[in-house]
Amino acid sequence: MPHRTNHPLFSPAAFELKVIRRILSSRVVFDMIKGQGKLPAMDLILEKKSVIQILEEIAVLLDLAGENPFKSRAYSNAARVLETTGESLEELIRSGQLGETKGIGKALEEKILTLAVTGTLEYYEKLRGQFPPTLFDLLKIPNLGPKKVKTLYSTLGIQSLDELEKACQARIIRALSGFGEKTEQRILEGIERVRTYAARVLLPAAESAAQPLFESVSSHPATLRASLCGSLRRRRETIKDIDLLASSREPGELIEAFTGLPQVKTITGQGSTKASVVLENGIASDLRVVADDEFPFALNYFTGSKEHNTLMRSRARTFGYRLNEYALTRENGEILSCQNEEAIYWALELDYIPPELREGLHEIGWAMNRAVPSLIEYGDLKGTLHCHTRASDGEASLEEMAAAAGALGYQYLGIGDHSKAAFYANGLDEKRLAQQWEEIDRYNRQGGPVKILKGSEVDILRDGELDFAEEILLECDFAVGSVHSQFALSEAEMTQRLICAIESPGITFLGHMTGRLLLQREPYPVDVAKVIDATARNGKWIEINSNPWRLDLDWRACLEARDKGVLFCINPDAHNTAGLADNRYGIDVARKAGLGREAIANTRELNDFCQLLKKTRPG
DNA sequence: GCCGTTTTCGGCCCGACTGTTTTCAGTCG
Ligand SMILES: Nc1nc2c(ncn2[C@H]2C[C@H](O)[C@@H](COP(=O)(O)OP(=O)(O)OP(=O)(O)O)O2)c(=O)[nH]1
Ligand SMILES: [Mg+2]
Ligand SMILES: [Mg+2]
Ligand SMILES: [Zn+2]
Repeated sequence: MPHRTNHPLFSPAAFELKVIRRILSSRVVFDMIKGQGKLPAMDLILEKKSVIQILEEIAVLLDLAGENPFKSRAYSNAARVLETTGESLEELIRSGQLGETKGIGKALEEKILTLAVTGTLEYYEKLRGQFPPTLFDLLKIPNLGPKKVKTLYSTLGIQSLDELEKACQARIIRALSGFGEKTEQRILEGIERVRTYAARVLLPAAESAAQPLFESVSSHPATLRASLCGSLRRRRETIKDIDLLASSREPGELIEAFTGLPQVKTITGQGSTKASVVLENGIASDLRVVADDEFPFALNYFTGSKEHNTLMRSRARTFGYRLNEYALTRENGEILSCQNEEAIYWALELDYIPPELREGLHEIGWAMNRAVPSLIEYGDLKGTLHCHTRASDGEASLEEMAAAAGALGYQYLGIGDHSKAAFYANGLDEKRLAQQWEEIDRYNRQGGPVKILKGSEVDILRDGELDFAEEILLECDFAVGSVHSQFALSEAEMTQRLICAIESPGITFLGHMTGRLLLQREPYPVDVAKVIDATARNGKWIEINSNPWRLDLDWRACLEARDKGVLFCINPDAHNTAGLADNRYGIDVARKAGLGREAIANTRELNDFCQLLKKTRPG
């Protein structure tokens, strides 16, 4: 166990009695402390991410063990709640909020606490001992759930994909009760799929694959209405499959046409109301078909999320109703007719909830209290910052970028090329930056479609110092501080590094605050809540980086930052003219975070925007 | 394991498709 005698959280002086009692209530920690006879120096051994992972793992292990599914759900739910909480685990524990959090009761509070402080949990270790970790790979195979995996393991000792594949080929799976010849075949196909294709794709990739499918379905003569649903309609950052809904008088005909589309490689399921396929590009797609008067209910169901649906259906129950994808029904069988989705929410005494907010987080509470935020819309942006040109690693000239921004209807465009430390990106030194300013001055004097604002994406060095002197940054209209190297710091170091940067007078906001690359690279360890607090204290902004690989700051964290009075700025981080259009994904993020026009700085007209920029500077 | 406009026990969303089944469990949406 690492020793850190002067850690602020665990130095005895800083300990509130309440906190000590909370920690002592944990059995393992209690024994440990008793054994030492005094309060030991402690640090949180597990970071939040690891605790979340373990909770999710416990949920799966409980399923495998055949435990009460609601218990498993409680663990999944707790993991989800922790994940969407912006506050650090340390702060949750210190403030005593952990046990107060909805979905975390006495038992889970104690388990989380024990995990965080000791790095281990007997309950977890015992469960884990029952099943080899490779069983988790088997669960990724379509149509293989906990029951079947457990059977395979306990009767045949099958632990891995390879072993399962061999067993299928040897035709010994079919001997098990509940398994047969077709199951063997399906498993083999499933293994192939898991090995070949990614489980999720980025939003834009799903969007472009969805477009032609949607066209085909909606233009089919048997189709009355059609919509994209699921995570695509909710504008999630990554997508598992393309969910399509249609209404029709001839569902069979439409489903047949869908499965026969040229993009379809394999049909993984087909019935009288829906079909599932895998496309040539490896992306899966589900089509659901209902009668036209059922369309609003089906749209609501198929848009989800699952968690939102569960909450909606529970709420319907409290009115004595039953809600499914076909109708809203009273106990006596009477049907409450709804012409559109809005009417469903109203029937449940809720305000309408836009799809982006339907994640089963706070939205039902907001809708009950008439407090659903009004969201920023596509077209609300009046300009944008943080764009690159050929001067560093961009592909377009200043003029080309400006023309493209003008074509989007923008009034201003902020150039933030890399600084000299980013040598791999041809970062600008002081001299080249000055040359770029001259070029910008010339452009602005001549007058183009947009006003170009002078900026820099200045590297944040290891210690939080910046790659340009403060005077230079203050001469810019804005400055983005970004981490592009030295990712492998501790959470405390990285947090301090970012706070140091955001406290610099010249910095406007941090670029892509957590450094994640979706489906590719985890964020570097950083206490986002602390950085956001520092951002608020210093009157700075938060960047919503619209690059689809980044979408950073994440919408969940933006949602948490909503009440802290911080302004956001949606920027494309564009490296070519086409990249400017990525701001639409940044707007998706803002909408998912419940942000309105007023919270986004670059919804302001040029003059107001420049005034706001000045306010991020001292004096 | 959580939780309370039915409150501290007894619920926890509801339905489609598949394969193996002789009436339904498992998985998925
Ligand atoms: N009522 C109910 N609806 C569900 C359940 N599972 C899924 N749905 C609905 C809501 C989902 O948004 C919709 C599509 O399911 P998907 O599995 O495709 O999930 P979704 O699109 O939300 O996310 P993903 O595909 O993973 O990116 O079906 C469930 O267990 N109960
Ligand atoms: Mg989906
Ligand atoms: Mg789906
Ligand atoms: Zn960058």
